[in-house]
Amino acid sequence: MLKIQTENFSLEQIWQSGQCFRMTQTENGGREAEIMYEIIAGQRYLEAVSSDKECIFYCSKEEFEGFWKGYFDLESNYGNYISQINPRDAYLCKAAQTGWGIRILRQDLWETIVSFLISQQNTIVRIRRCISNICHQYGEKGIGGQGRLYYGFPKPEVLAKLQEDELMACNLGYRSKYVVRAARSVVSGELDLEGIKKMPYRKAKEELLKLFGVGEKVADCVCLFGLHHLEAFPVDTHIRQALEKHYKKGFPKTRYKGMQGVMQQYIFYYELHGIKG
DNA sequence: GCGCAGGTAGAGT
DNA sequence: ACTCTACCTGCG
Repeated sequence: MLKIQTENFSLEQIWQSGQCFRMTQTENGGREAEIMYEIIAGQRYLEAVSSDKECIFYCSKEEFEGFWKGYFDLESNYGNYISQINPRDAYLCKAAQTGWGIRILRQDLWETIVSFLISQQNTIVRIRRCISNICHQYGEKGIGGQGRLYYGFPKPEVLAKLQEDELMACNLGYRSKYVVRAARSVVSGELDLEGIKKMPYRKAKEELLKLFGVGEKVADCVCLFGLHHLEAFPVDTHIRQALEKHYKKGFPKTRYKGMQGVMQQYIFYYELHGIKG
């Protein structure tokens, strides 16, 4: 096990920020102040317990250094991002202050594509359930820390074999065909995941937009959460409303060049979970 | 019962 | 280039 400083890292906020749908949150029996998390990334599994003071990762130092540290983007100093916020922008200051522990995770590209294909016209609760369903149905089994059984994320090869409407059984609704077709694109080589990882933001987004079911918003989410292009600024209904209310002249993307995605997450989180007056 | 939820494709001006 | 609508499904 391993202790993480929680002055600028919050699993709770990351969980609520809705960028990862494979974290589960549970109460910790008798201890009220502690919350347990299970995090599955690709085929990896992690248990963590967080309280006000600290966060404990139940993994070896090697696993932490080799994977989770990068996954949670713990090498980056988010204080640097926050310190660049225009002090006269009271709204963004408040949003960043509220989301002090958010990080842009470095999630698996394929997993992110599927997750955000499913996210459209959907609720976060239902997205979680959809992803859980397809993982239980088509993912590989693994054994976690204390012998806990878990399911990895289904590989493109597995999903590509399905009928286009077959994932409706996992409650994906009309998004079923989007996911199956995306899987086929990967298997056929039409969509080169490894190639996309090496591309700059613009080019990567352009490639992703070729997928059936991927539009501006989903492409930007994939760029931000699956490729760590921090200049991606996904605009959804919540962000649109916030922009209309607080940035009538448009969001100052130039000022936050190369880190607009981080600001987007602060705004998104604040709109959904912040206490607004 | 109706409208909406981290949108997008396709058809119509 | 824009605007309009259908779309699975579950929850208020």
